[in-house]
Amino acid sequence: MSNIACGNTSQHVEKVNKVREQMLSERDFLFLAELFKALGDYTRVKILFALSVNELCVCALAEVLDMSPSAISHQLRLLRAARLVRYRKDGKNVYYTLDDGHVHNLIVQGIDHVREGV
Amino acid sequence: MSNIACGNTSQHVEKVNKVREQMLSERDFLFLAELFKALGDYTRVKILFALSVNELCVCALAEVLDMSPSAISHQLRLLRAARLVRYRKDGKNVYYTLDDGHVHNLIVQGIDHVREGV
DNA sequence: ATCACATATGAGTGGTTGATCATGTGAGGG
DNA sequence: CCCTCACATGATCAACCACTCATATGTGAT
Repeated sequence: MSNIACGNTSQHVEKVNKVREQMLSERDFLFLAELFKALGDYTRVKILFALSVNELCVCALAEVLDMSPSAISHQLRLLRAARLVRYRKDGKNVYYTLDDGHVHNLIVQGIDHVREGV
Repeated sequence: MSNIACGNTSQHVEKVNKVREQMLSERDFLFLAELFKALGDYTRVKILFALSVNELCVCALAEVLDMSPSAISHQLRLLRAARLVRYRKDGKNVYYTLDDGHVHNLIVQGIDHVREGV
């Protein structure tokens, strides 16, 4: 298991084992990373914030962000895959909303952190 | 400006303007994206979770994650830049902790979201 | 001083990603 | 029907990223 550790004092080993026990599964960490990765992009975070204000169709999002509908659509695809948004079709339009309250909370919490920075 | 919108109904324009008014500054969105980007990596989210359990030195993190100290150090550099961790030097070792409660809250909230996913 | 160890960092590299462009699909209107 | 509009998607490409390897710094023990 490659236990070449710094010092290898008993205190060190104890701490490492304590932390190891509490670690989540690989699967959980992967999902967690995917979630934050989906949030971790200038365009996508703007999309999500916009959707937290109001349900919007693709072209409205394109207008708000001043980007091409294609670029927006590509990002929405990722956000759908990460289950961060839902959509509803109405005629030619597709309206997107946030998937649930958690997403909004994450964004709000993120804003708090950013605002607090120094 | 490029106002070639879908339909251009008054309702559409109204919604777009309403959302536009509420949008944050470019700077805020950039910081927000940077924050989530820092969280959005398998290795880094594991590091942060481990630190939420206990203060740890670099080599202890390397052990817990079963990765090279160099790789860990590189990621810690990013986490420091994103103000997600603090460090304290003690002799040859450098001990890292989470920067504040917000980070832990974000992770917990993320876990909630992941666990709830259908 | 010298050496080992803990950590940091620069260069290099394969893999990932976010935009553009071109094209496809499908609903409505004339 | 055909055409337009809203949206989705595949291909492409430059930019970015996370690791490895080699090297640097700085501390403590001998």
